[in-house]
Amino acid sequence: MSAVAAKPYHHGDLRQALLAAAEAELMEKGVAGFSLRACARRAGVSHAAPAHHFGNAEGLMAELAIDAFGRLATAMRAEMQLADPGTRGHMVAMARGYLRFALRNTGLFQLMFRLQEANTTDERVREAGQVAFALAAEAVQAFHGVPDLSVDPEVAPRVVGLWGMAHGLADLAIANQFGPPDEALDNLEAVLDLIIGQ
Amino acid sequence: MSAVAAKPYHHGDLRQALLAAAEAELMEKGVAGFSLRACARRAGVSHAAPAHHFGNAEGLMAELAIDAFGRLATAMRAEMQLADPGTRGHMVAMARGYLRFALRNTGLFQLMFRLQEANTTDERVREAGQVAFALAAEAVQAFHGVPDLSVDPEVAPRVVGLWGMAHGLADLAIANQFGPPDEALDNLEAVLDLIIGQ
DNA sequence: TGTACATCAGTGAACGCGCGTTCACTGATGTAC
DNA sequence: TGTACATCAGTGAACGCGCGTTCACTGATGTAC
Repeated sequence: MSAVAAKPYHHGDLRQALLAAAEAELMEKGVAGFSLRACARRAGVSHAAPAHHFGNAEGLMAELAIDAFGRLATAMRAEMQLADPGTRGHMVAMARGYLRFALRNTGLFQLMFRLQEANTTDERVREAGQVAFALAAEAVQAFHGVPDLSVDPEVAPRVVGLWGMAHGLADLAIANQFGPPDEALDNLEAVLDLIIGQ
Repeated sequence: MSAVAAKPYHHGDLRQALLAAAEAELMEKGVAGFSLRACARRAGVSHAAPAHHFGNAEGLMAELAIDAFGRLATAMRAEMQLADPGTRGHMVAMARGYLRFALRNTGLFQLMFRLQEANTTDERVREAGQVAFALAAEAVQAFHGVPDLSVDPEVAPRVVGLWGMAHGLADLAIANQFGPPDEALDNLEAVLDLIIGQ
């Protein structure tokens, strides 16, 4: 029994540590440079260890994406609560929350939609991905004073259009189309204000 | 001298053949599965051959992207010429051209913007990437009856917003957010009509 | 409270994969004289 | 028109890389009795 505990054989909460490591990797190296081995390395563990918690690489990415969609929703809600439902400002706030999350978590944001694109077999991932549409729908429905999408056939297209704009601005900013992404945010928020806020 | 010419040692136009092979690879396997060796294989040539024409993998991708941005512009122009400049329909046509190109060339479309994201050192790629903004600006300026972006500070943001929407709808469709991408196109064109066409 | 034992969560070596790039080479082309 | 020679555009072998996954293993934990 040494006075200072040596590095224990068991990690304690490797699952969480791996998710955190994966996110840090995405921040630093982007989604293109993502690898399971690098996540394990960062978490200070052998590269075979993750298999015990996530099965395979896709399993880790799936858990990360599911959690991230939840956090996207939280970020959007936080903005939306600053405005009155039913106003243009409420819709702007929704889009702003989306955009901010995307530009502050670019690697993670890209991972989320690349898993959607890959059409993962994990139904939980697909379900989690619907949250952005749902919140956009909430804001647009409130603005049109309508309880759901079935009342007015023009509402659903407007939800799609609004989501599309927020998403496109995010994706283009990440692709350096508006200057360095971190500097582009202010300008893009002004764009949202002008176009959605009228 | 045989009656039927044997496969010649020199290809004839390997450069073009490799670009075509690369595009076919993108169609079939998507941008994630893209590799220089696969392109050479498809063109029926050793995997070292491309180096003589493009230097390295990035060189091939750059040429492909530059050409593709040109074709995107052509596709957008073709739609725009069906409508009168200065009308909402003209702006809708611009966005429609963008969206169609993206959904009919998904792998290529993704490659184009991933090169922009990677901030390639090839200035020609960056320049080529400005063509979509330029055409969007053309349509929006005409609608506002303004000769350039400097006249009205609200015009540039509207260009950005319009491009963002077209781009976001494309990216989300590719990510399976509106059902199978090839089936989503009709619906998304209706969205453009409703939102931009008023 | 102790002990036996099942289960869990790590290790590290190994496998096979496809990749981009380099290199010495060779076959083909075209140009100077 | 013929010939010498430089240049060009291919080949195929080789290198080294990092990856995901599998496997037998071992250390640690916790539970049944």
